[in-house]
Amino acid sequence: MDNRKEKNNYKDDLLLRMGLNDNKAGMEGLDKEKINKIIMDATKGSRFYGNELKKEKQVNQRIANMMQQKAQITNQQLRKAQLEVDRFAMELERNRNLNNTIVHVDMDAFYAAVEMRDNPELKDKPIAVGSMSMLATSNYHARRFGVRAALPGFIAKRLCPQLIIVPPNFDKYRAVSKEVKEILAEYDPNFMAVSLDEAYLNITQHLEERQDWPEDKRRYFSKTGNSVEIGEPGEEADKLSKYEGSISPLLFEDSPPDLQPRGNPSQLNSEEQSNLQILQNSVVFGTSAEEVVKEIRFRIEQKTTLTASAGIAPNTMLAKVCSDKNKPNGQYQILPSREAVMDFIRDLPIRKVSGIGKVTEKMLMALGIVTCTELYQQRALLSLLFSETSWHYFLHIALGLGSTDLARDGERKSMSVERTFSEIFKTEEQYSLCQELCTELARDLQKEGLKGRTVTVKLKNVNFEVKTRASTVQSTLSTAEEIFAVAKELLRTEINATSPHPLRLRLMGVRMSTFSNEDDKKHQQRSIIGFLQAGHQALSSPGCVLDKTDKTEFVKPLEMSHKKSFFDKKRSERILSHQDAPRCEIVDQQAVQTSQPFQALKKTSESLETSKNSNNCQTFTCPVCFREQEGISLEAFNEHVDACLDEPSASEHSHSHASSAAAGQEEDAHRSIPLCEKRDYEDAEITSADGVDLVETEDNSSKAASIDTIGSNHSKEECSDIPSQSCPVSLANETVRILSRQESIQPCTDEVVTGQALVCPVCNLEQKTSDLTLFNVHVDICLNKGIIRELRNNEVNSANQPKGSSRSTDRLQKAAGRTKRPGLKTKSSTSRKTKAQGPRQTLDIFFK
DNA sequence: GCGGATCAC
DNA sequence: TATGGTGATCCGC
Repeated sequence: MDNRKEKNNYKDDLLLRMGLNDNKAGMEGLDKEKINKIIMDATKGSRFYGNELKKEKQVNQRIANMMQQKAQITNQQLRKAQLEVDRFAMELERNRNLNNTIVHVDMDAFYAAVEMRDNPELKDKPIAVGSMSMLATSNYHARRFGVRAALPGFIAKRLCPQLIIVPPNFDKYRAVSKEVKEILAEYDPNFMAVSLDEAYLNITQHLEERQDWPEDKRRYFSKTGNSVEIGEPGEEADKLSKYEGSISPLLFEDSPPDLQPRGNPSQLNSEEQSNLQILQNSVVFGTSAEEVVKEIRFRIEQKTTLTASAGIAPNTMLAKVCSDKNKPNGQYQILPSREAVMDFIRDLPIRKVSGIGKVTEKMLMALGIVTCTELYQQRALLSLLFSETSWHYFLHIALGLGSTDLARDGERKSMSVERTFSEIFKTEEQYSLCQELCTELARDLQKEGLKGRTVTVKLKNVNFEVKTRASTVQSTLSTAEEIFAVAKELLRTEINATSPHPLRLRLMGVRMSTFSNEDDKKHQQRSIIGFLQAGHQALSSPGCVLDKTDKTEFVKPLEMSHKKSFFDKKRSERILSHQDAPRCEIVDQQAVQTSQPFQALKKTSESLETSKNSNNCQTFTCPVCFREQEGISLEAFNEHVDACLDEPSASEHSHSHASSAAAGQEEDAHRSIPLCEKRDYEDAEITSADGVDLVETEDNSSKAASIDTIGSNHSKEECSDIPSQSCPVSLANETVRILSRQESIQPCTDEVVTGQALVCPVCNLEQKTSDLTLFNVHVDICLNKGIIRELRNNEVNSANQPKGSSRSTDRLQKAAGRTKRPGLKTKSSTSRKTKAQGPRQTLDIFFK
């Protein structure tokens, strides 16, 4: 939190053998080697460590790929790149802006400092805030033992047995943070808070105004008497010094002397001597930027009893680096001249720059780049090896450029909830956990009045392997039920994918994104209409991919079908509210693509529907494998369909999906199954990170191909084996029938009749809800899950292939071995550059 | 739009 | 015993 670099050092040192450990090992502390040994002993052999190794191998492979690319660059290419890059650099130089004074304020060891302040017992003791599992931060005393943020508490305890671990009190930190922000706002009402303990200010305007301020407006009074540690009364000049040295928690004994707050005017430079006057208990600050920042830090300490560090520079990038320079309780300024900036940049390790993380550092180091100077020297090469976004960013850093205006908080783009727990492998528990997370998320969303369309489920297995699965639906979601309806299916898919082995989870998360703006909100209920529209379109051009223009057509109300649907039945039972009936709107883009799969599903729908009422166990036809499923319950059938969709080959034993847990205790049996246990990291099959990746890729593509192949078989079967039912004529009937359903549900919008239920026209299963929005969500899921997959297959096989089919095409090609994996792409194989991934963070700030 | 990665705090 | 949670962005599909 308060220091990212600290956080990463332990891993850097241990796993990457890089990054200088700047831990000042004092007499009471441990030296670097001891620290590393203890950490390594504690971490070695763990699943966590195994995953770290695996990730490291992946990074190494990336680097190897990059080096291979580098080897193929010709001098001519390099010269050409040099010209292009330098042209861009000149442009940047021309626009260099040194007119702003940006300040980065960073509270020292914030959480730990708050805890120490509020509990005198903790003074002089090594403490950390967090838990046995994870530390958020530590005080400087503890840091001497190598106890840092992001270190697990139990390892920290081995480093420093006397360490006191305090659980976090975020409410308290928020309150303190608010106090600090009140001060900051006086210097820049538009300041940008990065977190509870960090903020950027643009004090340019304040500085201008301040030049005319009388001393009284720059005078502040020290609190006295409220702290026993102030010490004996001495001359006034010492008062501030002693005060400042004693009122705050002891963070660091050897703070840079030149930047310690001081009361002796003889030590000050001329400006400070003329401006900083200590009269009685007051202090007057000057009008320079440095004085302003001292004033800010002084006021923060007066108000909160906590110290802050700060950096002053012409842009945010530099200010951030500066604030780290004299931490804790210090400040540093880069004067606003190009020379001062370049002097500062010259030997600056790139890792110090916000946005250059562990991986980027390692990649650049492989190119011989450690400092900003080297970064500049290699600019042409970088432009050939990295994406434009990345090398532009690098060039900014190399020139000491950064953002000068502080971006206002934009609109939120996502919201999520996730939780780590001890292993959960029982599916029922996984579902109920998922539901809880959805409930929490819904609560948070509603607090901000947000509705979104994309639900992402995040899963981390006990080997720390992370997977995300997302689904975007047509309707906007906000309630727990709506979100869970989507999340549940995503989770189900993953559970089925690894079946019969259980998912052995250690973390689950749910995220919402694609938030709707006002315009979208009126389209919230169009999901089912889209589906129905698809039927209509199919009527006019069966088997064909529809042109986009068709989307603007409207469904005409059609007369009732003679067939008895759930909706028909309900219609007679219900008291329907006619207000705000959904209009026939734009066709659901996804559902409208082709009619073939629709036919395929339809047969099932009908058989399901007709058989549904009589008995629990019936004979169903699976729309995926087209085998008759005899004498099974709806639920079992549903599971079968899911299994077919997710893993076609598994359809025969789909009943085993339900059973789960106990079997999964043997671990080494299914290494290559996603999110299943992979205990043995040294296994020859997965010697390199790339190997791991390759296994997955092949797995996916062959799976995709299987689906596609099966899908295409469906199409054939439909036309040959399946009689009249699925032919266009019948389709027309079906369309009529479904359109009639639409008519019948039209009046049923937000008004719900409790205790009633709806039947999904896709899966034909009764939904345990009477909420139409929620019901629509379900329909979306069914559409996405069942139809769309088959649609893709159809696109590939269609002569009339639309643009959007690249995904399926790619998958087929991959399966056939015709496409190379991007990471392995050689230069000769492609005309376009394969860019190494670069930093993607904070670019917005830099380019603002 | 999806999924994996990277990064920050 | 035990290695976090939230949000953003980028890249290649």
